[in-house]
Amino acid sequence: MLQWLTEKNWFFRLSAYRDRLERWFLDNPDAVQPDYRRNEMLGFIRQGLEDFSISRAGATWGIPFPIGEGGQTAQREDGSWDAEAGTIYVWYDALINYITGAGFPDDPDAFARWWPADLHVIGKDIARFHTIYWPAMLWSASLEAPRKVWIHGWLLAAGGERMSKSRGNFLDPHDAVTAFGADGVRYVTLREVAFDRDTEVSWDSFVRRYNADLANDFGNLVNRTVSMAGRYLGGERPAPTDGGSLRVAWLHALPAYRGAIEGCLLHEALAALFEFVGAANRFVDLEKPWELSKAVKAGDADAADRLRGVLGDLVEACRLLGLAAAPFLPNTAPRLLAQLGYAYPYRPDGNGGPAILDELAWGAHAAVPGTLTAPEPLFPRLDVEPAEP
RNA sequence: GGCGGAGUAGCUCAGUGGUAGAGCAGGGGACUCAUAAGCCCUUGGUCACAGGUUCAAAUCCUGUCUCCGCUACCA
Repeated sequence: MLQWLTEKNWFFRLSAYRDRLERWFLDNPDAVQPDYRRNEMLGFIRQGLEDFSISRAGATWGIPFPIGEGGQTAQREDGSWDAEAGTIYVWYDALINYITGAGFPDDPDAFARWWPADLHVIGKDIARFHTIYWPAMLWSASLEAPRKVWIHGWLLAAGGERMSKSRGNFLDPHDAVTAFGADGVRYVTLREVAFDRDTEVSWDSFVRRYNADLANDFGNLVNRTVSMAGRYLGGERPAPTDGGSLRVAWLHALPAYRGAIEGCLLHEALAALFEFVGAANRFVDLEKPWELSKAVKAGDADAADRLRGVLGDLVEACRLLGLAAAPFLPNTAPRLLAQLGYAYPYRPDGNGGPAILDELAWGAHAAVPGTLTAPEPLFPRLDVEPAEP
C-alpha cells in the first residue's frame, strides 16, 4: 500500500558541483579507483546531477537539523530543538561524523593532520556517496575531498550469486572465525578475493586456502625452522648471512609486496609474500640442515658454519614474514616473533614502534642475540572439514 | 534501452597477434627438520558459439548465447 507524503525538506545543491566534480575526476585519475568504478561514477556525473534532500520531517528519531526555516538556529533558548526543522538525513550526517571524528572544528591541529585522508576504503554499494555526494559537500564547506577512494567488491556465493539470509547461501563470519581464527579469516578473505572486484567464494575454497597457505606452507615453515634451530643449535638464535639466496629472494619479494599494497591489490600483496614462503621452504630442502647437523656431529667445522648460516637465514625469513604479514595477521605476528626470541615492536592496534620499512630490511637485527622458544604451531591444519553452515 | 565488464585445465584465475599458463585439487617419486606438512615430477583445456581479417587469432573485427556491474526508460 503506497502512501503519498508531502513534507518540508532542506536540499543540498549538488547540481552546482557538476562541473567541478567532472574536473576533479579528470584531473585526478587516481582519486577514485579501480578504473571501471571511476568510469561508472563519471558516467553518473555526466548525465546530470540533481539536488538531494538532506533532512527528514516528522521522524520520531534522529539528530535534529540545526537550521530553522528562516535560516537561524533551530535550537531554542532552553536548549531544546525545534522539531519543525526536521532531522538530518543519515547520509548527510555520516560525513559530519567523519570530519568531527578527525578533529573538525575544535581541534584544528588534529584535523590538519588527518584530513584529507590519504585513502578511503569503501564497498561498492556506497560508491556514489563517497565519490560524488561527499566531495561536493566537503567543497561546499571549504574542505578538501579525500585524496583517494578505493572501492572494493563483494564476496559472492557459488554461481556468482549475492549472499542473502533468505537464500541461505551466506557464510557465517562467526563460524568462519571458530574454524580459522580471526587471523585465518582475514587471510583467506583477503587472499582468495580480488580486492578490486567481486569474487566467488565458498567454505571449501576457504578451507583449501587456509590449509595450503597458512597451515602447510607458512605455519609449517615457522615450525620446522624453530624446531631445527632449537634442536641443532640449542635455541640460541643464529644470525642471518649476507650472501644467501634467501636474501636475494626477499629483495625481490619486498618491492612486489609494497607495490601491491600501494595499489590496493591486497590479494596480490599476499601472493608476493607467499611466493617468498615457497622460496624459504625450497631453501630448506635444498640446504638440508639435518644433513649438515650430522656432518657437524662427525666433526666437520665447515658444516657447523654452514648450518648456522642456513638456519640464520631461515629465522630471518620468518621474522620478515611475520612483520610483513602483520597487517593481515595481527594476532599471529607477535606469537611468531616471540618464537624467534624477538619482541613485537608495535602496539596491538598496529600503531607505534619503528618505521616498518626499517624493520623489513634483511638483517635489520642481525647483531642482536636472542633465544628461540619451543616450536608451537601457528595455524593448526584442518584435517576434517567442518560442516558447512 | 545506453555504457562497461566477464565467459581459458575439476576449482580460483593470469595471459591483448607468433607452437596454451599459475596456484589449488588429482596422480607418481625421492626424502625426513616439520602441522602425514615440505621438495621433485606429472595427468588435465577443440581458450562460450559462428563467421571474418591475417603467413599466424585466446588475443583484432562482426554477429549470437550466457552471466555481471553502472544507469535510464517503459508502466
